[in-house]
Amino acid sequence: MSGTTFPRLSSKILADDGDTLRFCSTCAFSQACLSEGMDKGALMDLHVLVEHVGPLHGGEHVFREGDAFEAIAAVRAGTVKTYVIDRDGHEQVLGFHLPGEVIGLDAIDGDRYPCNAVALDTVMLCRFSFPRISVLAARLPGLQQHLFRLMSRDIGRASLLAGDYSADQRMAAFLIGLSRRLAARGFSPDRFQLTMARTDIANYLRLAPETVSRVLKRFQHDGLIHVDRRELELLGRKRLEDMAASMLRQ
Amino acid sequence: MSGTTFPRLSSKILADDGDTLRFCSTCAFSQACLSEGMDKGALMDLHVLVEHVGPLHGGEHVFREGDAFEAIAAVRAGTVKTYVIDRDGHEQVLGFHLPGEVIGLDAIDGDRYPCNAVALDTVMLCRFSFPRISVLAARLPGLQQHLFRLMSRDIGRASLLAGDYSADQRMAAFLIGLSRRLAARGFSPDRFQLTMARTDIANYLRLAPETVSRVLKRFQHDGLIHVDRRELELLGRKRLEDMAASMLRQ
DNA sequence: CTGGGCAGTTGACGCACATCAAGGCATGAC
DNA sequence: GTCATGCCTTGATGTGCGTCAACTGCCCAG
Repeated sequence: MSGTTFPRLSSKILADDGDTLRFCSTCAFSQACLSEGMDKGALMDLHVLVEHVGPLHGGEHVFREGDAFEAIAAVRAGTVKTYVIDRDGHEQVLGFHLPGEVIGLDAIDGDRYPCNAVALDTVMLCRFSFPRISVLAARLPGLQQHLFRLMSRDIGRASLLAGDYSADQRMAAFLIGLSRRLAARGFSPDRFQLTMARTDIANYLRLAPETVSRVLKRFQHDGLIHVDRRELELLGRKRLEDMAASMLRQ
Repeated sequence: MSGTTFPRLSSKILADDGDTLRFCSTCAFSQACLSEGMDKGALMDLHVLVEHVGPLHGGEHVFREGDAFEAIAAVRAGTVKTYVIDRDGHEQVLGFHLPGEVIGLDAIDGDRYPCNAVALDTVMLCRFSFPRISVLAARLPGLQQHLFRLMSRDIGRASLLAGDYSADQRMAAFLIGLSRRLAARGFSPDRFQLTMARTDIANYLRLAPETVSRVLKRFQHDGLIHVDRRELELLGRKRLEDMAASMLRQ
């Protein structure tokens, strides 16, 4: 998955191929716009406000906490990690963002980014000026609705991690969640790379790195997965899903 | 605080008092609209789509998980608890919503409410048809922006609870958080009622009820608070804020 | 090849908090 | 009043996972 681009969709920029217009088809936004039957004028507007960024290499920041907020961004390729540093200097990982997912939505309230975003591998982005996309959203009901839905989804997602779940449940939910998100974007659901370090996973799941290590080892021993370094294969999807069920809600 | 209404603002419905129009002034929306210099026509539109609900009494539900989503709601008086029941039958409290706060934003993505909302005491609400408020938001940039901000804020808030904090930090953050939110709405920041049961607090903070009891007792012993039944007084705000600092971020 | 450095692993140990069990004290029915 | 009920508190005990410390193995420089 490292640095690969979106597998199923082409990524022409504002190309007219007969009946339908395509616009940066790897971005989540474009899909909403297309389904809305956007006219050429509107597409030109969207073209003006988008900015393709990258490639960013592992360790490079997309934005940092405190930076002035003026754009949200859709990940086109690679993985972006968002995190904060608390006043004791401890890092807290907020999330991992895969191709097709949007970062920066938590910055709209307040004029600065509330967290850091860093590339874990080679990352490509689409940046959308937020003031401009707001104006456009007022003209395009489908786009407005899409933005509302994106944000609504993130509200729910954040609560999931907050529950008091066991280390096993957390790890299972993490793996199944990754798998589903990758599958939704055309990657293999059963074999994928962990683009993040063990410490990042641990930090995200609020576990110690040692615990992550031990749980993965036990999962492998029980035939649920096969791990080698950062290569991961899901062998017992059903059992993992059962374990994760109460955390993933449904 | 039980069942009391918003203290500082009147709650006239669409009354013209000279220069400025008032519309359901206890709702968060109206404040955005007023500051936007909304014209009378727009106010009439907003009037049409709002519905005043209540009083609901403690234990009555505003909505239940799985109900068809068609409206968000602003709390006007009382406290609303949102929660889910996981597949093991365990309740998980997602939040407590005070006057001026909006519930239902997590339901926009998907056409059903993803959680339950129940009144903890006597509750008054303003319901806003979401399809209609979306249409209106397209005409009123200030309203659209306000909705974006409300949702953005909730995204950030949910991540706070997810950190791995001690029972003391959690409790301190809970008390300081409550105090600030009440203060922002004109209630006393140093003396207020805990409208929720200990088990609800425990559940929200992912602690056992016994732990909540013990922490509160110790806080009282250390002169940080005074608790009697559900009456609470903050005595050592500074020290509590220090304790909560890394959790409240800033 | 050799060595340094970092990510990951493994084991021994301790602690913060959950769990279990019992008891206190309001409130409301009658 | 008496009793029941639900909420809360208190104490005794257990345990999941964090912490500490040491080790392993991969990777890259030279």
